[in-house]
Amino acid sequence: MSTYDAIYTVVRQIPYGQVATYGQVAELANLYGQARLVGYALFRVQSTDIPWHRVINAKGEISYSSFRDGGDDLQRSLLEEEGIRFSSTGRIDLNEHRWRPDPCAVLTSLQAEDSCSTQTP
DNA sequence: AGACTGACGGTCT
DNA sequence: GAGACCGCCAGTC
Repeated sequence: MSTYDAIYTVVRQIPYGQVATYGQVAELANLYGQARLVGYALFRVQSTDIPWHRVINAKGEISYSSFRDGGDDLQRSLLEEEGIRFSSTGRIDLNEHRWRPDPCAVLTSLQAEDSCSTQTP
């Protein structure tokens, strides 16, 4: 599994109505501190198979990409459709909408060590 | 092989 | 809160 595959897998775990930051995704993909890679990975793929719009930066803001038609506007619309509210400054309240992933579930999806499920009750 | 290019995060003014 | 710096990796030419 390549580095990017792990990123895509994690992003796909983000549930409807919730968002995750690049740093968060990076950490879950075993790439703590390499939030950039997450952004680069999504930039290259921009696949419809991935809920890329649920990934935002640490400030709760939407990252804008010039090549996309109304990139930030589209992403914002998609998020609002999911019930995510934006503050007056155009930022998302992370305390309210941040995804709280289940470490074991993520690891399983990554086909990583099942160290956390060996004791499954 | 070397240089360039990209959706960022954390820390320090 | 906002802006400036630095670190960091994969893909393409």
